[in-house]
Amino acid sequence: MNYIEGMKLIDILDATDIPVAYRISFLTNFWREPLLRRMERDTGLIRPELTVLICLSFRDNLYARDICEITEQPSNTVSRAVTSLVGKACITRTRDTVDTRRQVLNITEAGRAIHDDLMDGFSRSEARMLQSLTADERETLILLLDKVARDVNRWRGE
Amino acid sequence: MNYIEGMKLIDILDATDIPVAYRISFLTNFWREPLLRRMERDTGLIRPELTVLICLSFRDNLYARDICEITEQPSNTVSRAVTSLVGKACITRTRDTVDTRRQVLNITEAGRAIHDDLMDGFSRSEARMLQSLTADERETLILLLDKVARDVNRWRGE
DNA sequence: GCAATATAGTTCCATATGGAACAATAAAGG
DNA sequence: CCTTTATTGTTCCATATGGAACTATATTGC
Repeated sequence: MNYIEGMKLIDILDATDIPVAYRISFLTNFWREPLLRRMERDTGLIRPELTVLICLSFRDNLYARDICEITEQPSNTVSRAVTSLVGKACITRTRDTVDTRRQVLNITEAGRAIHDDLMDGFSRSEARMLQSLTADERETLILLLDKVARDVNRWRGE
Repeated sequence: MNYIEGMKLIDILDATDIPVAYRISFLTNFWREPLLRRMERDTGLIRPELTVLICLSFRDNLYARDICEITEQPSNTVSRAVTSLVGKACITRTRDTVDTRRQVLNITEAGRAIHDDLMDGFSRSEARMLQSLTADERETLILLLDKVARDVNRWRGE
């Protein structure tokens, strides 16, 4: 019907001047975004809430400020997520006795269950996405991405 | 000062169950997002507008509907971007004579200049990000990401 | 100890963006 | 033809999210 029927974003992959960035953006747009949208729809959790859950699943007794620094998210975003997660009984928030500005955050059992469930789904989804790679290729991909990611302090910010 | 001072999102890289997705998200959050935010600040262009510009830099005479299909963005988002870009004289929009519902879109010289400029900046930024990889490693990374991206129709949607 | 400064967290506001309903037009079916 | 259905693009609305101002508390310098 349409004379450009064949064209897809895929076709730009070959021609772009930013091959890596374009592919990463592609996977973000077509894989991560739909997955997160489904999470939002199914669980009512939004992205910053997931971020906070992930941080607290790795570390106990964090302050909101810590999470801001770890994730480099603005403090209002983290604040909102924390308040919402407390309301959902996914985390606890208790005022610090020594510095009463601060509030100690911890994940609850319910919160961890939700977190683990989500991660499980993501993990299966990732496995599905990577099915066309061999185990070696997957390992190489992770290694290369790792190299770039760990170099963040050199390339970040200007 | 803070007893978790060392912890960063980086530390989760080792432990996560979704190693590829996590690294891709990491690069998206720490590289693409700041870059796009700077673009928004510097040029006044927003993301869907960039998307439309990219499509029209690759193909002439597209309809908004085509761009929706190519990018899988909702029609209202594309519609807004198109209207805005027309206002900025970056693209032209002329009603199709045979189907008056449709409007033929084309990039202008000014639009192409802006597009090329942006891509140039992105390209230099990507080069900087990938500096720690050898040429071979870069090639491998692109190849592997490509393999996954081109497999989109298998893993997409559930 | 007190004033000046820094920090934690919140609230206010502006905006980007997706979903759904809608208007205008075209295509299909009898 | 005329009705029914499909399609294009827009508008309306709800919400996610970042920037900046603000409050409360703590720290620093004198």
